[in-house]
Amino acid sequence: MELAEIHRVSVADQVASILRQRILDGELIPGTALQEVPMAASLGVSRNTVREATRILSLEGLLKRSAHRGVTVAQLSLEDVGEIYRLRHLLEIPAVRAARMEDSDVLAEMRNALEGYEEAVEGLDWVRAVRFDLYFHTLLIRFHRNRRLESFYQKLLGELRMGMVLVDLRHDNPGGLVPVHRRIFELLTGGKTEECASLLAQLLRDSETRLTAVMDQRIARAAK
Amino acid sequence: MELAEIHRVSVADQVASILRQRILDGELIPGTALQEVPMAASLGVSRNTVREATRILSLEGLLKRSAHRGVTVAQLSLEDVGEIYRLRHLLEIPAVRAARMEDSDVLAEMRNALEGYEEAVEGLDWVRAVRFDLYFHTLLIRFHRNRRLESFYQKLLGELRMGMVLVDLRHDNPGGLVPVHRRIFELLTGGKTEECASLLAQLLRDSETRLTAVMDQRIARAAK
DNA sequence: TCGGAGTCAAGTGTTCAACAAGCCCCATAT
DNA sequence: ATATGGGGCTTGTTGAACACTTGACTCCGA
Repeated sequence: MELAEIHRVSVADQVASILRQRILDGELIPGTALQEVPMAASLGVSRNTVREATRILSLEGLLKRSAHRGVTVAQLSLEDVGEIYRLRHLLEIPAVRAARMEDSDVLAEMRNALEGYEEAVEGLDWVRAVRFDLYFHTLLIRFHRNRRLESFYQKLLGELRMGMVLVDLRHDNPGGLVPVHRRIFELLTGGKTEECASLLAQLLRDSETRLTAVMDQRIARAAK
Repeated sequence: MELAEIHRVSVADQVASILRQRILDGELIPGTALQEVPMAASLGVSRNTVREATRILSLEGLLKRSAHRGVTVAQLSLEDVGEIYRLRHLLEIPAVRAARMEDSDVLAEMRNALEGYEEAVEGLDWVRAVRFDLYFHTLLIRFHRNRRLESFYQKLLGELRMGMVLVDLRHDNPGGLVPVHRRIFELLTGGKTEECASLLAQLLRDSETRLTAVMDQRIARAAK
């Protein structure tokens, strides 16, 4: 028997992962200020290590650093959301067009994502649902077979997910999107790429509209 | 009189910039090992600061870190080059299609880049020529009006530029590409976007072929 | 001669403590 | 109420120390 894995990940990377997860799961709300000393103490690592971790996350766009003012959890503006959605169109639509028969591995993974999505929605686990939703889209990008693009895309969806945790999911839940995703998956396996592309485009438009509306509302409430 | 600028840039960022420039200008060739202590000493900063800088550059893809083995200047493989060129197609072609009349600011900047390119070629300053060449393409991306995309693209071209410094520019100089770039610019200002797109596609194909050939040759020579 | 085990120096990973520098808040004066 | 000027708190950076890996080197036996 062999050791499961060698934990050769640096502490700084581990700290970054922990913070990343807390941010993406909505545990740390955008705008929250993070102080180095308390964090280092609570995580049991040194200040320097925390600094390295925040450096990583700020380059990923999840944290925002201002000199001598500390780091805060990044906050998406409406412009940011628009920018990200334009990129999603630019990248996802050509992705489904690039889908081929040889991509059965990706399709299999998509089926898993879809099932996880459905289960999460049934279990009312919205955080998990969002995660599977976005994972599904990451898999679309995989049709490009391009690691750089995929990691860029994950960064984008990470930023977006951070914005989505603001949505009050009890009233505006994402469960309604399950059938659309299933349909997209079916069109993809059926080779109907054009039809799939247009359905996907519509999904993206709707999704942007919905998120923008929520954010608008929240901004208005905050300005009150 | 006012102070030129407020140096509100952290030391780590400055170190990162210095290293970035050295790498992109070919001063540090791919594969070179960088040791923390000597670097810190020669730059007059602490080891921690150097570490932050290398962390930044490794996230940009310019340096490669392996645990306990130090950092080296990243080396592009043929797969990497192929990956990057597929992204260039994916992003640059839609960019010229997205070009509008309102983008006169970008066009003006492109004219500057073109002139800088021509001057550099005339002056036989190949490093500068490559820089202006790639800057021209960055400006194409600007038609998307998307900051995230632009910074991603600059990262990509940075990696590519690192591969291009290997090319022996005395025998395989990029001066021949000036007319093509000029033509692309003219087609763009003339609003002939489709013609421009196909010319650009061809430029990208040729450019990839050329770089791949040089790298192949170099790999073969290294294996000898 | 070859190969493997043990040894060791060099370099990275991480921590800790200290100080410098900038920002924010608040008390004070006009 | 608006400036002004501390003063405390937090970040930025340094330097030194120690733990842990790695890779090379040596030594020994087959």
